Amino acid sequence: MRADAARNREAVLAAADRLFEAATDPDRISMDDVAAAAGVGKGTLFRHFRDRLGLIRALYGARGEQLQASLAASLPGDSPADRALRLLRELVRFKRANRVLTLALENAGSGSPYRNESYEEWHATLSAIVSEARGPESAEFLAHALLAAVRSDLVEHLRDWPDERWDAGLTALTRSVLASGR
Amino acid sequence: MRADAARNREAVLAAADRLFEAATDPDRISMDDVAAAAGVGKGTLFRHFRDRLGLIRALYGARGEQLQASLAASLPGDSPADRALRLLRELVRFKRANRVLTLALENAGSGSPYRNESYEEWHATLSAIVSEARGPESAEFLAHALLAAVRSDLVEHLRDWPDERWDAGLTALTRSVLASGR
DNA sequence: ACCATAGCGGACTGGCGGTCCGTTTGCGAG
DNA sequence: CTCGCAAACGGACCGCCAGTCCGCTATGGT
Repeated sequence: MRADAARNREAVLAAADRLFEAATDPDRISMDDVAAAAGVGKGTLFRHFRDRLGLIRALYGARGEQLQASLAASLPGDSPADRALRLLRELVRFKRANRVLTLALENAGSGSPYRNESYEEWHATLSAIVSEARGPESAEFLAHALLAAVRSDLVEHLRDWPDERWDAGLTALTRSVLASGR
Repeated sequence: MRADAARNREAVLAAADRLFEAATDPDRISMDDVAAAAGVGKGTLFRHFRDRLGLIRALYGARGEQLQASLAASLPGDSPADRALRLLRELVRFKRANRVLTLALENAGSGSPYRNESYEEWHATLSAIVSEARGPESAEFLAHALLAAVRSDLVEHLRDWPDERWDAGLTALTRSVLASGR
């Protein structure tokens, strides 16, 4: 990788990160804006990231490492309900801390969050936990339902709920769903 | 209202309805397409419906009457859990029967389903039911969570699940969430 | 029959994501 | 140090779309 290429790539990531941090609506940030802010031509932008979604994913990738770490840390020990709760809590925390970016990611590329690689992972993990708690019956659907409860636009919609209210809600939800039923 | 205006309005609704019925991706249908299919100028389109979202809402309004009826019918009687289940089931049925339209509605106008009038209604209804079943604690959040589980793009994502699988999932979910807990 | 005016249509605008291609630049080979 | 060439660059350009504008048309009350 040529030196200038690497430098430009970083410049773009940094600029985009700044822009997404400052914005309130992800699709107010155009690719031209990013290119300009990075002091780089549009062609360069697309050469490095292929398209808008690619850029967003790259941004997310950087930030997401912390998330992955937190999530990994929340895996071991305790009851299924506790693990599920920690997972969801961590997701909400992350999405509240990275509002615009996660909104952008979940709405990008004509809309579906379900086309995201990481969704598959989380769903698999959660399915396993649900299945462990109450058997395989409907476990996959319940995992989808739990994840749907922390979708970024719902988080956005309830943006002025205090942490405790979120916590109470998530706790009630996971406890209910993971109770062995009957 | 002048006769030609009324006629054009109907023509547009009919054409748009046909197009959305046939499409697989809502935003492949442009306003120009609709105007052309209706044999009407673009100006007319915007005069009647103000903007894309307005058109989609109008379409939805027509179809939605059946939905409202089904939902109203599902209100009385039985346990909270049964009522909630019937509500969600009806929503899923409707969304599966009107895939593209509901997708369009929930993603229109930069994304949030939560800006829809009908969402407020359903959420209020469901909140009441949840509250009745297990008290007011977190009832609002749980209602959001239940509705999130039937969001149109999740329905779309699981489009090839058979009815029984959906049914099992919804049943498990509502039973769990509405169990009085403790 | 007349005509004020509600309604019409489609050319036009602005802004977007994405492409193309002539120019510049980094850098390994000689 | 120099040369050559591929890699990388940048910004003009394209096609598309939602939404606007305004000169024209047709309706329906008088």
